[in-house]
Amino acid sequence: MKKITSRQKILRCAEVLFAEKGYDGARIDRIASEAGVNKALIYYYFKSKRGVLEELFRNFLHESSAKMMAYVRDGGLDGSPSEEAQQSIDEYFGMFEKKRDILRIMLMESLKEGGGSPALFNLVDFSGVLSEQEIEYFSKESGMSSEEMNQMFVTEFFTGVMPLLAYVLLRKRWCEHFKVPEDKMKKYFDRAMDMTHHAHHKKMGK
Amino acid sequence: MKKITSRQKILRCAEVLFAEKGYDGARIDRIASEAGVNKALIYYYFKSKRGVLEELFRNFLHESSAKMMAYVRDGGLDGSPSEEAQQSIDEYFGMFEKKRDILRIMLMESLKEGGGSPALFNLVDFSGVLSEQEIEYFSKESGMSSEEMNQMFVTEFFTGVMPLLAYVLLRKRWCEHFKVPEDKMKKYFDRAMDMTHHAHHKKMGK
Amino acid sequence: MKKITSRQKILRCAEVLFAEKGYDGARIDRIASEAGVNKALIYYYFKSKRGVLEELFRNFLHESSAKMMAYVRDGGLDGSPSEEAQQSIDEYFGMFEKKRDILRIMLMESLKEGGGSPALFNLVDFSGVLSEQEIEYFSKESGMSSEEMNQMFVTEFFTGVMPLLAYVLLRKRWCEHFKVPEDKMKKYFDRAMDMTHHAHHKKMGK
Amino acid sequence: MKKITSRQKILRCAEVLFAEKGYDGARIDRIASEAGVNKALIYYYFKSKRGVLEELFRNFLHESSAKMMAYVRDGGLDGSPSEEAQQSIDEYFGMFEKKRDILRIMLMESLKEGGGSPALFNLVDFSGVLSEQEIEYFSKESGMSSEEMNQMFVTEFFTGVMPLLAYVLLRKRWCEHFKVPEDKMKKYFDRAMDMTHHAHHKKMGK
DNA sequence: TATGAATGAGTGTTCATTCAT
DNA sequence: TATGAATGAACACTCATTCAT
Repeated sequence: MKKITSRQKILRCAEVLFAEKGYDGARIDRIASEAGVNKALIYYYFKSKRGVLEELFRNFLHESSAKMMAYVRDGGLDGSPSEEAQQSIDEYFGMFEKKRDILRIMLMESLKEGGGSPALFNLVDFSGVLSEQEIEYFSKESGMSSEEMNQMFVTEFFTGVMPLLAYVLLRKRWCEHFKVPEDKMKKYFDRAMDMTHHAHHKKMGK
Repeated sequence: MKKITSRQKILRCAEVLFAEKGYDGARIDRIASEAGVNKALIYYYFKSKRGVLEELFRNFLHESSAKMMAYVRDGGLDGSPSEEAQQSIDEYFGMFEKKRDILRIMLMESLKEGGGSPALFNLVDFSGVLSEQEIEYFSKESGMSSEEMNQMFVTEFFTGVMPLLAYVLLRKRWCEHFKVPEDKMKKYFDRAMDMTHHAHHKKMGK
Repeated sequence: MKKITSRQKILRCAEVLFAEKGYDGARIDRIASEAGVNKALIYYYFKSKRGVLEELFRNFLHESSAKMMAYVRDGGLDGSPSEEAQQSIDEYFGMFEKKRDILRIMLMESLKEGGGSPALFNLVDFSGVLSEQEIEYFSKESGMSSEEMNQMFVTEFFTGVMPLLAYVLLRKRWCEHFKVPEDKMKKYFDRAMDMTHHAHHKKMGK
Repeated sequence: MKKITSRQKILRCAEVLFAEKGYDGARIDRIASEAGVNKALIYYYFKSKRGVLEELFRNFLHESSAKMMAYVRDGGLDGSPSEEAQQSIDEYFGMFEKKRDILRIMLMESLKEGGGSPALFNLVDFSGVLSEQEIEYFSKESGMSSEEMNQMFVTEFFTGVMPLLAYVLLRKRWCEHFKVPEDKMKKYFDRAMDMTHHAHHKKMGK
């Protein structure tokens, strides 16, 4: 029933093409024709190719930070997570599947040595999301020192988020390369995480 | 004393620029001027832009697979690793630092949805490195089923290699973003790995 | 009290922008946003970009030819000019200051080698303004042959109008370049005209 | 015998087209095809469209300032000019005919309100051409105060150079508009200058 | 009278690649 | 082994103009 606007079509096609070829490898002409709109319309809505990318990032971070905020507010970080918190975190990680394309683009762009601080970091950093008071409140509540918080960020990002991201982004090609069916692959990966990252969490929980 | 040939200069500069801007974002002109050689010379040595990339990958995989082979042959995978095996694996992971630029490029290229099987997978896959006989010999020796080997590959790649890769490639920007000194960051990361991936290995070793 | 219509705002902004960047250098988008109206409205009032220019020229020539006509009719060209004629000519040249922007545009367009007869010539040409009878009457009255009239046109245009035009259009930048205050510059220019063009007129007047 | 290089062909065609349509109105595509070279070659030699224009200006000012310098050094400005000085000034003004196209472009660009100090002023300004010592020497020799020199510049530029420039640039269209043959037109213009600017010079010479 | 959305045809510019020497 | 000149095809982006409302 809802009419899909040209603007939305452009964003959707850009997302797909940036994910497929990388930002530099994707062509505006292609995005336009794929979206079935005139090339100039892209420049009417977004000011430049980069502008499209930034809008894509902006939209994603809006959504993802809302989800992360919900998790934190549901008490996801203090001691044993409540049921709501569990649901929040599930939604959060569910996003990794649903928003695979943008995550792919974000990771690719983050890997370039040139640019500014990668948008990717926002996946674990709630300092840009919560207010200072909230952070202070949270760190008091959980009784974590600054050191401990830094350690937590690093552990979550590098041994939790990154493996999951890699799995989501490379799974398909892994299965083709090693001739493993996708369901088996999922089992392997889940076990791998259980034995490493999740094992650590359980230990801490006790 | 060793004369650095134009060919080597081109490869070195290409490596740096591909890492900085990504393959598509890097320009042949720039590589040439950075290397102090004529643009056409690049086409004399390598047949195309992609040719340069492939040479870079080829060289890296040559070296890395040699290191991995050494590890396997030193018995790195059977039971408790010997001292030689330990040294081999250290050298192997040392490469992650030294060859950061190429790994960066490989990861970026691997993330594109379009292309063929990512060169990146070769980091854990010795099926391209060892002969069939050798693999069979090894799998018999270690008593691993095909399932177990697949599980091992997945675990090593996603919870061992990927975090390390991410750490090596994003560390600098992480430190800037979160205002953490590099040495502290190293401590956090080592602990994170100890608590997750390495903890798992120790458990298995017993 | 007088309401400035959108139409007038468009014309005024077009005038300023054409003067600033030249006709080709100015952009319809810019004119619209500067005038605070929708781009399409420009096409509603004037049929095209050129249409705006032509309206601007039309308006100017209307006014300027009226002034020139008044001068001629007040007897400005026969022998010693009356007081009314003097006032007419003062008003005429006063226009050079007030309508600087359009004159600038007209001169720029006139300089292109491609186009038709420059609107600029109308500044001295009353053949487009007076009827044939009037011209004949005037030329009889003043006793000038066709040759003499041509000579007069040339003299007036190239040594009277053009220097004044140049002064009006380049004065500001001349003062900046040569670091001369504007009032001094005016003195220099007035003297220059007195010593050359006006000296000639006085001699003829006697 | 001399081979006309692609570079020269580009410059020549750019000159013609800029003069015909104005800088903004001229198209790089057209320049390339007119010059019989590939469009990209223009960017190989000059970095941009503007770069072509600037090269054109640079070359002209080089030549014109050399001529003006010769005139001044031959004593063209002190008292009654020598024969060499006369020849120098003839060459200088001869340039107005030969280099009409560039002068046309320079004037058009100078008329835009936006840009920096018009290159056009260099036609009378030798402060960019002679060294400070030379200027001081000259001003002492000729016994002119700074005021007098400023007056001279203004007089020369606005009542000498500008009319000549206008004549050279508008003559053709004037003749068409007023239906005057070119040779008659020349006579009219020469007389106009004799009666105004040159009359002033003769008076001063005495 | 006014506008937001849309477009065709270009516009300057870039790029990987080739060629003659 | 090395280079300056040259190119075709594309590239991101722009612009005057139109259309539906």
